[in-house]
Amino acid sequence: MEDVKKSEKYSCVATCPMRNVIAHFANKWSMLLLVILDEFGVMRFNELSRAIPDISPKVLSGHLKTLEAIGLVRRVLYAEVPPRVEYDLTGLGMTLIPILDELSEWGREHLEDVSGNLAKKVVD
Amino acid sequence: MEDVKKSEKYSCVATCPMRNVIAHFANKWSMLLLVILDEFGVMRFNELSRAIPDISPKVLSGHLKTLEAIGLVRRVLYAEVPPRVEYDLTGLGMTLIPILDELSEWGREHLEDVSGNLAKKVVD
DNA sequence: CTGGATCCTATGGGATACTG
DNA sequence: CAGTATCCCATAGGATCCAG
Repeated sequence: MEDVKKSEKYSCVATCPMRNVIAHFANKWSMLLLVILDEFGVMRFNELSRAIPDISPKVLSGHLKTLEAIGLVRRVLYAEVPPRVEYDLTGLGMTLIPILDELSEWGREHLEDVSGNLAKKVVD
Repeated sequence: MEDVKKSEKYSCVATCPMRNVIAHFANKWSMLLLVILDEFGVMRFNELSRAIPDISPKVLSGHLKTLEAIGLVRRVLYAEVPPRVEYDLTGLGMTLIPILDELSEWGREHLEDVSGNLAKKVVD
């Protein structure tokens, strides 16, 4: 840390794990979905819809699919009519929960309340 | 948790701390900026630019301003010619670092490497 | 009930040039 | 050096309707 010039240690483009996190979670719903699934356990599509009233079905579906692809969420389809689909966290998904809880708690302590409004301008 | 029907506990729109976190950090650069500032300490604008080569000056400036407004980053302007501005984490900013480090470490262990490519399609 | 298909827009972000 | 001004664009996300 001391024996190397800053400029030589710079550039974090490759092999920066935080970038992987950001690539997956810098979006409006992924982290929220995970904490909701943790809080309520097994949930059906419409239950998730009701739990997060301000997400559209298309976007909800898309995020669930992505989270399933990463291996954080499990999707179980029951061959019934009408169809029943249940979502819950995988083991891997659960390993993320403690961290998200810390994050959440940190936000509760240190961030102004946005009253659910997730649209937040950052630049401009 | 057991004595209340799910549907009655639903809806997390108001007073969900995770939403506050998302409102501030569901973007491409905020969390990365914080960990970089933690790693390198006091940094000037161009040092940050070089540390994150793929961020434009406008966007960098915007995020720094926002992070300063939240109280996570401190900006110190020195009345010199040419001007010198130094950025570093505030005490509050530092309280977030352990959590971000956990997140980062989690990503290193469990996420595929995106090789710095932060543009990640989630839906569609 | 689960979600796909469509259409649409807001905006986060990029590139570049320029200034005090 | 430290940004701002401009212009531009991709796309994440929203609304609605429809289908198996």
